[in-house]
Amino acid sequence: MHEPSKSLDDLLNELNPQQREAVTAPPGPVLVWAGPGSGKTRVLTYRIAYLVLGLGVSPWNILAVTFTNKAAREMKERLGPLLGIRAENLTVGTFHAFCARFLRLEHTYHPFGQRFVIADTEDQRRLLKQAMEDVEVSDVIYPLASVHAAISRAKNEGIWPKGFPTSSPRQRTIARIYRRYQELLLASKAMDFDDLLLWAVRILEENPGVREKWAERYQHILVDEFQDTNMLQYQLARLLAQKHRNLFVVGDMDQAIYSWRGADYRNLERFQKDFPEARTIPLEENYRSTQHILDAALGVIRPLHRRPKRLFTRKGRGAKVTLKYVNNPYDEADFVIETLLALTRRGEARLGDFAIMYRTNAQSRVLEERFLAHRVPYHVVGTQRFYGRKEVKDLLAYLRLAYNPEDESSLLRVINVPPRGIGMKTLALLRNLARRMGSASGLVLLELARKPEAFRDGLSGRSRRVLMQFASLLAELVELGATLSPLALLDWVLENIAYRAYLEKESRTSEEFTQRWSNVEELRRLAGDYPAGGLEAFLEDVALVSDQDTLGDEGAPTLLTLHAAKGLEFPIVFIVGLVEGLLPHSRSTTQEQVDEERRLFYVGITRAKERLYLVVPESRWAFGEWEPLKPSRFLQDLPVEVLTGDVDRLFPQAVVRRRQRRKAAPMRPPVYRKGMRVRHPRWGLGTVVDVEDAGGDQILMITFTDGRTRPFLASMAPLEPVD
DNA sequence: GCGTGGGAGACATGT
DNA sequence: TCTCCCACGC
Repeated sequence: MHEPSKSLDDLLNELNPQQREAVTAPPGPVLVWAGPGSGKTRVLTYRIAYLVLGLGVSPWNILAVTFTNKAAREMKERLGPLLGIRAENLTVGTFHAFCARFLRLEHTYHPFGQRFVIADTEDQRRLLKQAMEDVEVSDVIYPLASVHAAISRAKNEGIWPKGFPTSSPRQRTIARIYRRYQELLLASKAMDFDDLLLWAVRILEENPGVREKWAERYQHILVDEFQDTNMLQYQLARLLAQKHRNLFVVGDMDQAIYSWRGADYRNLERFQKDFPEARTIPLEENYRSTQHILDAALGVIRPLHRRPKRLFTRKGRGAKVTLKYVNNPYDEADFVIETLLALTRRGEARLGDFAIMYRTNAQSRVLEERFLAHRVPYHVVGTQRFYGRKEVKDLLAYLRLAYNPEDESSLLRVINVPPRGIGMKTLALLRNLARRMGSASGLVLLELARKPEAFRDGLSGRSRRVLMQFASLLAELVELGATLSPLALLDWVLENIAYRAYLEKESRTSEEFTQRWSNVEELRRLAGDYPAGGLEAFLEDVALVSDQDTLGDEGAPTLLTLHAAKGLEFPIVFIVGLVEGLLPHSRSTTQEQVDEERRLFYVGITRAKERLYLVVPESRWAFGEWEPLKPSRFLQDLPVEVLTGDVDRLFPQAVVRRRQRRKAAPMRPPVYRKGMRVRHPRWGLGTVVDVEDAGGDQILMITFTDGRTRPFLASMAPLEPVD
């Protein structure tokens, strides 16, 4: 237990004028435009410290929403020394984690009960598949992924099954699947990621008493990565902040890279409309990168802007950005590894200083292969690497069943793992029984364990015997789950299902077994962090882990996707696979999607502090032949003067001369001014009545022919000037 | 009635 | 490379 070590004045003196303005802004809505590396986290942290130490706000009344659990943990750690013991009363977490907690506390307002589980992607797919079978829709005509996307999109827009559009046959079909999917989730006492938000918002909207209670609790709300919030997340923040109006949001539209997951840039417009008195503060000094890196980044997003984004650094020009052409992904990996080894040998860097970023997870394979071949350690960021393993999922399914035996997904997953003679036939028997009793399979089994004689008619012979065996295991599991710590429970499971022997038998090689068993040990280590009674917390944390939460191993190079790199920084960054088809990805076809890919590149570049390497493979082995690749179009927008390496490959001399005359890629016109006439695809003709500059962008107020005035962000809104 | 093995297809990003 | 599905054998 420590007391604050710094005074408030000490803290404020550590800030630049823009940061200080944001941190000390009077209560009320605040919008901070934070360029990359501009000290955003520091501003959020110090803002909280300022609220507590400067304005006397109780930490109990503060809610800070971060993008990942890791960010939440770091924020709390940073606030510890500033606020002392009081930091523990803060609420810091992701939207999803907050909603899960909210929904457990307010369980009387929804039908899932207090002990609902969170459906992971696999559960969702499984239930969706079941739903499609139930309503007799073929997954050939309606691919699972597209149905899933449609339902998720609807949920993120706040649309329930009964509000789902029905104007086309396709929509009517998806509406039926959606309805059935929700029924199956409810029957499993499971919520998917979107449901957490959907239900939280619904409860707050429909119950003034609940809303009042929570709004009174959270008098100050701070939201990080505001550009990547979806509509429901914004609604949640708005509902909680409506009363006290102390909503402090931080974001950077140039780092908006999650629209495919429902993130909605219009939240900015919604914010401006709902909180017209909001103060806007840009953070323009970059403390992370050298000028060359920053110029490369600014060049890449220049075409997205009407006027240059302002970002500067005092770190000096630094090394030029290295552009490297290689034959193929193998040479690419070797280039990365050889460069990184050379720098480490010369003592210019340590292995932990490097990050290698790519567009798709599949690209990590060749890299890993070469790292292994060179015997260089590395670390891959991503939940699937660990939480996607069969052994981890199996064991977690047992723990989930202990917590909630109604969890059908988990039951189906482990009822025959290890094999205990329960196949399709026996399973169908059990599920029919459950359907007839209007109960979950797990509950039927518990009943069977308690009163075997009650099932004399429905079950017999072999099926009865094997189900009885599993039922008594389940009964014991549920009983122990209530008292044991997650680790003790996990060990009980391992012991009782002889999982080690099973894994040994399943593994084809002893190396494979060693690897898989080490995953089990890792899971034990994670479970060990939770006390008796901590099963709920453990399962919830595991369900909501983000890729970044799997960061670690600071002594080795980090391999990660560009998406996972958001919010991180590394002294030396390699971005590989900079070719058409990968970046922008071939599936990104519309202008908006390509713009998002461009921002993704920008995010990657701005992670680098000292050095940046951009690597272009010229071919790859695909579908049984070598496929020639074209350099990413985004490379064309790099300022030639910040580049070194294979620059002549990218810019033949003629182009260089032309570029030098022109200096840089053109920006996307126009710059908006008051009085300009514009057209919007939805609202029609309008007039710009107000323009506010915001971090290289413009916030426009536009009055349309319907007489309404609406706010827009110039770079994001689909506006067209009209002569 | 259940387990296993082989073949086919898939791979965007992720809470 | 991994996963899913189907067919076949015990």
